[in-house]
Amino acid sequence: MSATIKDVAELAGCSIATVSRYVNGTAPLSIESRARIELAIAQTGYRPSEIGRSLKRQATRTLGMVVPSLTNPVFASSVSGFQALARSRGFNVLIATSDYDPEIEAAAVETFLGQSVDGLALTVCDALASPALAIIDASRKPNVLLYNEADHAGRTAVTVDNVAAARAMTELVLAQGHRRIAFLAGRFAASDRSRLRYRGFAAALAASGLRPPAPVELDFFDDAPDAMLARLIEREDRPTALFCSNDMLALAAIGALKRLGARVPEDMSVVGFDGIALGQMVEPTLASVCQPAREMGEVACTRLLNAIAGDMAKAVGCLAHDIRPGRSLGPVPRNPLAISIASLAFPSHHQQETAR
Amino acid sequence: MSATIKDVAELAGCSIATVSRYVNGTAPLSIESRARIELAIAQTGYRPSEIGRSLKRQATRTLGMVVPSLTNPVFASSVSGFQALARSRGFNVLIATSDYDPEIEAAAVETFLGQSVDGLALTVCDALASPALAIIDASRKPNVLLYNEADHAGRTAVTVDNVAAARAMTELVLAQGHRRIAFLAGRFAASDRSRLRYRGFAAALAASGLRPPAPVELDFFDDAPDAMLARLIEREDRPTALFCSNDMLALAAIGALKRLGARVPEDMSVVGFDGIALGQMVEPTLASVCQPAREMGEVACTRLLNAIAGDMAKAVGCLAHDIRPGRSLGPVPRNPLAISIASLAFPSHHQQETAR
DNA sequence: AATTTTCGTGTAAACGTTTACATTGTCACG
DNA sequence: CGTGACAATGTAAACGTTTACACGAAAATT
Repeated sequence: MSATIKDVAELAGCSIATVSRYVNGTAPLSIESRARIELAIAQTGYRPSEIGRSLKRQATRTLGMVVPSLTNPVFASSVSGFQALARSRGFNVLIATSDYDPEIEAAAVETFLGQSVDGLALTVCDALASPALAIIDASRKPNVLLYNEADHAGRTAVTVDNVAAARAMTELVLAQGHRRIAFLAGRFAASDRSRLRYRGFAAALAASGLRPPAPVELDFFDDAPDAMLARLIEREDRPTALFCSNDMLALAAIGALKRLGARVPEDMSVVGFDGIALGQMVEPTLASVCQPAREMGEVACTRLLNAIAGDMAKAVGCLAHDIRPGRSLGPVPRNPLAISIASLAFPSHHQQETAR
Repeated sequence: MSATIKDVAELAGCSIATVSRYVNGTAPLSIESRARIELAIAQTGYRPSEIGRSLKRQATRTLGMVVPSLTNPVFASSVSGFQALARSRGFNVLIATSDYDPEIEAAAVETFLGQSVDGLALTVCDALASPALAIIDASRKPNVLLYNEADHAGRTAVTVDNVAAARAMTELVLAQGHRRIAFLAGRFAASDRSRLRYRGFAAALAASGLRPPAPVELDFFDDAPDAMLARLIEREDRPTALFCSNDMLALAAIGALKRLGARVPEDMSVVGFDGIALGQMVEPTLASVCQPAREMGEVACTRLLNAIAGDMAKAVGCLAHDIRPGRSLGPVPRNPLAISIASLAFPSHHQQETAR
């Protein structure tokens, strides 16, 4: 179909070795050869086949990346950063989304290994029990974890200290006088980050002499949040603040609360984790633990490329997070929240009157 | 490094052809051979090299995708849909982001062609003047446009009718009594979608006997929106509604307006385009033209795979859009907007008192 | 019993590169 | 003028597959 090096050589009247040398600049060529080859390439529209090269070189200059989802900006940003850096170093990136399913993670890794990627970056559900990681380890491919914390020394990971960050954020909430704080998790079972953050949350509460409540699992993107939050706030001992294990969840929660007639932060404070850009655009602005998502992707890529280059120095240590204040976190309300009961009986997607 | 078919054949005591036949199930094998090969594969951890296969088959089962950015959910969603469908059909996806730069688009296409992708899906800046498309056309690779409208028959494109959709949305704004409506574009020069939407916008205004104002270009994600919007609303003949050429821009605009002390929609209505999920989570909910982003990615993938399979039927026609009402669009305000001048002099990221 | 079919397997050629090695010629140096 | 160095190029062997062709043996058909 497309022209090969052989076609070019034939047209230029030389051997394919000469063409190869021209293309790669690996040997001096005579002026005439050079000119004839240039012409032949132009005429044929020849483009070297990376697959032929890969076969010969035993390296593809391609990296694989597995993330839970692309629609969560925190992952999209890191992919974007990873990708940009890889490209600047001449590497391509294959991307797979796992939808928080360890089986799909493993399948994606299998595929990538079949594609002979030179290295892999992954955000897995659970770094402590991951079939995907087992496969990678068996294959000895260079790899780096992103957002997950390393399960053992010797594994490279790029992440913030989830426990410490969640603890610090929780302390900020406590400092506002809140004593009943709920922990909302997207898919607690399917995310070790959620669990680590819960640990930090629980530690902060315990340090203040409070008994940490069990995490509330909440699948967003269906209308479950409304029903779930309704149940949460109709109780007499309702929380006055919500710690959401990520920002998307926090935004969904805020939306649901508003539909239920609760004001944020006057009736209920909400904080998140991730620090996605949209958190700063909405009103109230979202208090959150900011992770440098794009930079994390870049760092992951850098470390992966180092590992591929044979640099055995496993860079270790967490990246710095940043507690970002926002209007969604306010002081604990003095008066009990009066809920618009109608909205609980008939959850609606339209805005309710604000409770007074 | 990793085991090859030759290693397996040696260990199993047969020829590589037999192993290949076992792996692909392309011929009946004796029980004994089968058993010995299975064992050998298990022992070596053999995994067929897709690159060897690709070379032989002259097909990679890999698709390339070029999008402006991954951090805009509308693209992330379509990539996600595209990707999922591709995977279900046994295809991998290489992704490149162009950051709205036609040169990068072209470079990405070059790279993908070098990688021998079987087909390409692209969202380009300007389908009417795209070096990337020129390269693809010269290469005769199957391809499909996503979000761009086709520049000529014979090119496959998956998009909504931007002009009609923008016009319908504008009519909705007009129906609320607005007469001074500004058109905000992200990077007008770098997006043919913006320009098409502007045409629809202008057509609706003209049909109502109004002279459409020139589009206002606005680079979001720096603090320019505040300054720009400040200039826009401090004028005596300030608009009462903003038509934003996409939702991210609309959200940024709403955030800026709030910081400037203007209420949405009481003082200023804002509508967007894309229908990203976040628009429904924020308060006020964002009125927008909803494009089925994920589905569009899936459709693009389907059509691309059809084209690769040699199905010449160029599916034609736009996908249906959906005008989604939202609280951000309200009736035209009766009273002139009183702006908090302090906020104009010292743009701040903190919430201002709401103007009365 | 002779012929044909089917089964199971091997041989070797391709696919598009890179590169070690070989070959030729030219030039410089002694 | 012989010797070596170097420049420019060609030859051919890999890299890991798939697959057309070939072949012997066994089974099925005449």
